[in-house]
Amino acid sequence: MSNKKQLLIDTALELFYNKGINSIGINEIIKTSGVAKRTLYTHFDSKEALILAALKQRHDIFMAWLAAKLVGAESNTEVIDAVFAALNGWFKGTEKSLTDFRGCFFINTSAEFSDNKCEISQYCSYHKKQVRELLKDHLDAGSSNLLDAMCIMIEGAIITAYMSGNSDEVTAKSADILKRLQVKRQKAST
Amino acid sequence: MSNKKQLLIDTALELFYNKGINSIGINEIIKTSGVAKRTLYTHFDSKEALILAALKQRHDIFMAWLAAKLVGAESNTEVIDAVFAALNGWFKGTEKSLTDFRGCFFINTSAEFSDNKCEISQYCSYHKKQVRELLKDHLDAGSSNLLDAMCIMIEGAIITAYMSGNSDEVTAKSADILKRLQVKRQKAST
DNA sequence: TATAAAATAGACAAGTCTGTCTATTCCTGT
DNA sequence: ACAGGAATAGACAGACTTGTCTATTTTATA
Repeated sequence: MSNKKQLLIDTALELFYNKGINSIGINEIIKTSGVAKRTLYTHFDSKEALILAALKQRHDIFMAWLAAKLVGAESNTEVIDAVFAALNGWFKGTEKSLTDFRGCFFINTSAEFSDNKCEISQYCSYHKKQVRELLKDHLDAGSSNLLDAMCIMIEGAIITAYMSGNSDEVTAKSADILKRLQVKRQKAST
Repeated sequence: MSNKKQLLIDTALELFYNKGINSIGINEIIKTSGVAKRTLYTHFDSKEALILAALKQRHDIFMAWLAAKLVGAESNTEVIDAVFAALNGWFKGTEKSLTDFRGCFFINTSAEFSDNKCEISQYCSYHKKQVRELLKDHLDAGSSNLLDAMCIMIEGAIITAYMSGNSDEVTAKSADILKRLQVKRQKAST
């Protein structure tokens, strides 16, 4: 991939994530990146193509980040702790690879594109499915209820942290709730 | 309040909620409502003022709807059931006063306005706080952990239902999780 | 060193946006 | 009946949008 193409994707992701896709025009992206408009349209057919490339880039970064956080988490409880400790770092802006927290790029983008059949919205849903798959691979077999609960809690934690701003409390409580379920479900299944 | 002013608010809310605020221009609102542009600017100083009026209208409708759903719910368990049965109706589009489900207007709007100090973002946070207060009033005294958990689960359920589309499953699981906590906490506090 | 690909600046088209303005008509209360 | 406020249609300003185009320069490779 060309240097310029990657620079455009990086710039677009940063601006789109921080300011919202509809608030950022092509002209701002080329001005910030210092790349000529003609070059942008050589590499991308349209703004939509650039948006999709930025979403993919964020997806790759996010998945790599989350996968790294899950290394070594071998029990359900360890996964819960690892996930919400990681989220807390994200919310507080201390996770360098994710940059400053401005909510979930995929949730935000879904909110901006109302047609949920369009490729952009579909990609946002795809991202959420992939996160779920990654978590599933780290939980004990047969933990589907915990997986469902964890996915719901993660979305709730992201929104609550973004709109209320109390990261520590939200992540601690979310992890606590899931661990309580975990204990109960182990008892019940015995 | 003038007929026209209310008509403008109703039209703006419908269009903003369904298509996103940045995707809807003033011209579309006046065309849909059949109101002259001059009239709009007589009643509202700017598009932002109209957005705030639409947010307030949605807030009032939503709070009245939720409050009605909570009438008669006197135990924590009844509140949990009432809330998630109500959410399920919302997600499925059977709650007439809320119109077809397109996610939470306040979450979506927060996603579109990146400056979280601006009046619009502040109002979205305010809405979430008010929902929390309403729920608090219906839960038993001293249920603050349940209240926190419920608020997180509600946000998670909204996002999950919107992005994945499986309303029944999400609401059933969310309610189930909270009820399990409830049982546990009652035991612990005895 | 020659050649082809890549990138450049920026004018331009055609459309959108918010908000202002004029000039006219409608409606309501006294 | 009449005055004053409310609403009307729509032109207009000025700024912005995405995307195209030309003409030139840089860069990399053979």
